[in-house]
Amino acid sequence: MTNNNIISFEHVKIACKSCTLNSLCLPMGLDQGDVEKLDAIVRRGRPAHRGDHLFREGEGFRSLYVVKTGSVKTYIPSEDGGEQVLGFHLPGELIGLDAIDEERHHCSAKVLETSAICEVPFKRLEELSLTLPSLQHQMYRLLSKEISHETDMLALLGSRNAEERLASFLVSISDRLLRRGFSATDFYLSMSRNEIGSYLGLAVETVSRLFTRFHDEGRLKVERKHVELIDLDGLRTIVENSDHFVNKRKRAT
Amino acid sequence: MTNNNIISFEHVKIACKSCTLNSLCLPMGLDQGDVEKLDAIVRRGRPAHRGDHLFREGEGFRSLYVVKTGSVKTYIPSEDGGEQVLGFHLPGELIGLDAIDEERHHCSAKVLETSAICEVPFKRLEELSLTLPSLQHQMYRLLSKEISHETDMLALLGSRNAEERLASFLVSISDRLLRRGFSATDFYLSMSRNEIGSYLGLAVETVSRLFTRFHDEGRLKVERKHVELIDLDGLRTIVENSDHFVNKRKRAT
DNA sequence: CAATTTCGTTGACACAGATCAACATCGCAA
DNA sequence: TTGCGATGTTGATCTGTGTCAACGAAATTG
Repeated sequence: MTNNNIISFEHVKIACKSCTLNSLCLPMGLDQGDVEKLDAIVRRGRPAHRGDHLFREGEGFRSLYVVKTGSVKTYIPSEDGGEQVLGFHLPGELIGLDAIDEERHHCSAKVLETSAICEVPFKRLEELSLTLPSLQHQMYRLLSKEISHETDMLALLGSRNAEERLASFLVSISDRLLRRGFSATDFYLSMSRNEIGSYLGLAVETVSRLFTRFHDEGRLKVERKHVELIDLDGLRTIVENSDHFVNKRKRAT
Repeated sequence: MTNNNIISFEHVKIACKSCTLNSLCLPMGLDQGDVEKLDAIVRRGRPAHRGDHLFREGEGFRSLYVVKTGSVKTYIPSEDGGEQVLGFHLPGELIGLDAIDEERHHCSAKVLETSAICEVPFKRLEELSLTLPSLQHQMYRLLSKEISHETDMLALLGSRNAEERLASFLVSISDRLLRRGFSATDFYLSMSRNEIGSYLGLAVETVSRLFTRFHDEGRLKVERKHVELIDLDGLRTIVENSDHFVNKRKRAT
């Protein structure tokens, strides 16, 4: 307890076993002793800052990363500086799973705000998961969950209009923040309108107009990054009632 | 060798170790003895027919499925008979990976043409993968590959126009058929225009018009399900040269 | 085999959302 | 403090693709 910086820095380096995220993250389902074995291979670095990269497209794959605090985006850059945003990652979420197959990163990961990140060397995680059945199981679950989540996004991009996309985005952020112990209705978005638009397959202007529309309809209050959801149920209704998939049939086949 | 039906039926029941797909499928990287252990848990059923379901949305998860011959689509049904197609699955591809996490299927899987399907009970596969490091590794790789593939689809749906989407679809089918030893330029599509449209986030009419346009431009010959790619390189160019991601920046940040 | 349904194609038209443009505001640097 | 690029908002306009409609051909049914 020499000074505040050191105290807060130590706080960031908290071990898995006392991390509040351990029910969302890799340690889920592991008993005390096993968590310690996992702890032994996890690297906890200095806080990362806005704009830092965890990895870039094309780099060799060595580690998975877990957001402990803050947020990260993954995206595919194009030569001319454009980019396609693939996802936003909140505390407890694993990043880099798509690189296991070819041992090469297919996208870049950039920190959106000051964040604490855990690095998990994959080779060692893989070895450990051979000896810890519940860790292997959790790995399968986390990989599967990622597939599920992307599947949901495919359905979103394949068959929903702009309003439904933004509503779905807000509800998703809200749900994920709530699970992590934050407010479900009052939060700061760490990503720009541009990034939201890219993620949702919409132009920036459309995103901006929709925020304004939702505001005018009394569904939320928004002032730049700060969002306060007033009618979360209404937003959920927009998401759920949108059953107008493109290809309807007279009868099920 | 009593009659032809029995011969061909036995042919379908070929073991993993002599299956031509084993370099794409679960056995990849396993040595002879390990493949036999895997063989012991794989179930090979009667041929499945067009319209058969491997599983339906909401059902409990027990097994993964692998296409041995033929093709399968996965999709999310909606009450009114509409559907969002999530993917088309060719020989060697695993189906059902999204269900591991919650032990429940989030989508339905329907056979598109007479197909041979291997069923792999997941519990037993998981147990086996604890004792066979290369099988565990292959599982991680296959799950990761699925994530990569869906990531590519997200980028496609998020930032490409109709022409690029159909070109990308045709190139993808072509590549995958080639890897499996089929012609890369001459094939039958087992899915309808409707299903292609749903998969690509386009209306049926748009898909139809694009086939006609590609035909008129001399890129391919098409007659209903039968497609002959004449200018595969041209189609690849359409896919690769489309760097007009929605959100461009003056400089990278 | 005719009857019926499904599927694919084509044309006319409409509209959601992209694009272009102008401007306000923010945040950072000097 | 001023300047300036990045970001966000709003309005006007354009356009790619969806929607609606009609029709022929193929597949399915009885």
